Amino acid sequence: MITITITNDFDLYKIANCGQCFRATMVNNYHRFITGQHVLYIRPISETEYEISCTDQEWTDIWGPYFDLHREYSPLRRKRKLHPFLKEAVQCGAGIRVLKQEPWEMVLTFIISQRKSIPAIASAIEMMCQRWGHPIQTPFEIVYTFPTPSDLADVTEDDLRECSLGYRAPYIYHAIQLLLDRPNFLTECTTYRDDKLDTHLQQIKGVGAKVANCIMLFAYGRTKRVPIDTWIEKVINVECNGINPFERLGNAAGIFQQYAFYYMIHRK
DNA sequence: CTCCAGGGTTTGC
DNA sequence: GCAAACCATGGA
Repeated sequence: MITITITNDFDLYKIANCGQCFRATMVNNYHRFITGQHVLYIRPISETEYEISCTDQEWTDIWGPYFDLHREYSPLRRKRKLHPFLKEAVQCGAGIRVLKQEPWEMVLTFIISQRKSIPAIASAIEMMCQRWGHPIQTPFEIVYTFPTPSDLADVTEDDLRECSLGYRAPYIYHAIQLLLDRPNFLTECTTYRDDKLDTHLQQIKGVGAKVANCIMLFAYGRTKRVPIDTWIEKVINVECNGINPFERLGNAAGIFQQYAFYYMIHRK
């Protein structure tokens, strides 16, 4: 274990529980995050100091980008002329970071997410990881990687249904076959403009406007994008009188969306 | 038992 | 083009 200093916005509970990642959890009083082949255990030891389980190198190369640490969030939070509801949301959600996660994981995760509760999403993903991912031995436990398209090459729709995927099983199956057929599908589009990337991603069955926006925001760093789910719908229609408060926010829109989502599911 | 969950696709007008 | 119907499953 080594110690690092983070002076940016950085609240591990909020990062792990704002509906953007579904495999983060607490283990032995550490927050645990997984990305690709990497597992991180991390806990705060002071206002700005954190104990981490990885090397300095891995922190810089993998986890810094993952936690979007190059970006300053506090100037965004102090942005003027915010809608009153967003001011409340920011106050509540300060410390959130929009993670940069694996595109393939985001594709499957948010196809699965449709009409499922957050615990149900996490449960289905964990079943897939334990069944088709690869084990990693850590000091505390065995963690399973998120299965790649190759890991899933021989999986049938019926196999998928056993992970509580229901009617989404054909969507997942199609996405697997698409990636096996076109392995570059999720890398060839990294330089596309937002609207073109949107169209590109919606070629995947089960990926519509909302899921495509989630993939763009959470995997490709497209922070102009605002996924509109049932909660953000309520923000617009109930809290903001039908006027979308995010559209005016440019590159910060997606980040404010995340503050709003966290506020909606945590208040009361 | 009923209702709903970070929606998308298909169908009917 | 648009709204409604339909989709599996788990949890409250």
